[in-house]
Amino acid sequence: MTLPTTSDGTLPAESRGRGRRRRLVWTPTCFERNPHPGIATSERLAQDISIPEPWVQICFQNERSCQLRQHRWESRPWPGKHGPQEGRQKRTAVTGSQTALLLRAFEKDHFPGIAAREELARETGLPESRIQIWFQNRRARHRGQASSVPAQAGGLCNAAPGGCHPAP
DNA sequence: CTTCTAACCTAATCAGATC
DNA sequence: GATCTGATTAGGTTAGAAG
Repeated sequence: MTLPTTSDGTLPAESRGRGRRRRLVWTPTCFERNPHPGIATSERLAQDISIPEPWVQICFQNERSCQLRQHRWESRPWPGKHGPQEGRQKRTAVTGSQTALLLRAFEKDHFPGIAAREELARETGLPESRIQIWFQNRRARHRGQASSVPAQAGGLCNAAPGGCHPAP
């Protein structure tokens, strides 16, 4: 497995457009023997290839998705989660002041882009990946409650087959 | 323009902390 | 034990880079 790079060779810094992280190019793959790496493995991998740990998680997420789909097409059983599970990420204790900050940001924008998340990470002292999880959980639990959810965020409800790999 | 896939999303679920 | 909430997963969409 090798280092991810952007097309121009620079590390992804700022998002563009709606605020996504700059795309990396993974070569060739980060999917190793264990499709469900624990936090320890993720961190070690991240360190080995000098990238943030959340990117490793995203890479594995996508890879699992693709592999699973392929297994379905080929009518092969997907091994799934077998064997001893590695430890999870330790539960982050979010303090009252951090929650207040996040809540204020959530009221302003339910879908903060990478720039906003990084700013929040700086302000709260929490990792950007935890901020993202916080917003995900917040949206999930306050959907319906909040009357004015911005109509946005990747048209989710229009489920359609598709995705990474085409049928074999 | 088309294809590929990293980045992102939801929904469901698991699990630690607190009461 | 119930509740709250952070973490993880499966499975989907979006958008940027490469061909």
